[in-house]
Amino acid sequence: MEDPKHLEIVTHLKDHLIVSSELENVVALFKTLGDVTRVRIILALAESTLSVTELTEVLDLNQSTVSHQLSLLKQQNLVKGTRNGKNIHYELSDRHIMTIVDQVKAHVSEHGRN
Amino acid sequence: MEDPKHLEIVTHLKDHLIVSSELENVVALFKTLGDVTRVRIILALAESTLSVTELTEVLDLNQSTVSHQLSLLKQQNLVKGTRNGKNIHYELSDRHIMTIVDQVKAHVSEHGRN
DNA sequence: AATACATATTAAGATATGTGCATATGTCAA
DNA sequence: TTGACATATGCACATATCTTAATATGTATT
Repeated sequence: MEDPKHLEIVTHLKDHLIVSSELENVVALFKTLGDVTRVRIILALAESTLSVTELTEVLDLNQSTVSHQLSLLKQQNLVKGTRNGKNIHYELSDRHIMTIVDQVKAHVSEHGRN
Repeated sequence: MEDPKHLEIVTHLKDHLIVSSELENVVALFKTLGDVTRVRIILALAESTLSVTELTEVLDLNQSTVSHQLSLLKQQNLVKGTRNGKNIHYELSDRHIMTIVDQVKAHVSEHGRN
């Protein structure tokens, strides 16, 4: 409290930091990206559109696991699938996501944890 | 498989998608940001440097909770604390984080979930 | 040294999450 | 319509995570 402005800032901070629904959405998106399987799926789809079976093979995962995680990724509008006969082609719904991932990559490498 | 290039891409994709330690670090960072309490702490610290007690009051949280989450945030180099007598002043260790948060905010609002 | 205040840590309980099995649903081809 | 393939879903289990209370540690003041 050496800075006289500090107390004032802190006093009013509580009112400004309302728990917005936006906060919930932001956190939900981060949470979705906070899983190795899901990020691997995203990175794979960043390379090429893939069906569930292809994802299963390429990432060496259970089909059920892939479907479950794709479902969560869809809920967050991170991927979208379009049916093509028996298969469903999944792709990133938005290139924006790769920007975010790259941003985080940059942060990680800046701190030399890899 | 209507595209002849597709099979080739998929075939070789498996080799390119190595589970790097970088992936683990990226995911760990996302996971850290995937919690309401931690993001609220980050948003508060984006406004002002704060002690643990101040964070506790401003965010209306248990002191123990704040300490626990600060500990996780420190592990990810998201915040740093410097002791000042009895208090420890916490601040964002890197403005970069706000860029990431803002980026995700943008993505979220683009998809009209708030 | 004793006390008070600030922060960290340990342990425990409640809840959430990821995975895989089994099965259901959807789609095409014969 | 039956069979084969592709994807989704319900369930159960194992594990991880978040929070809290209790306590320990660190720091300043007297």
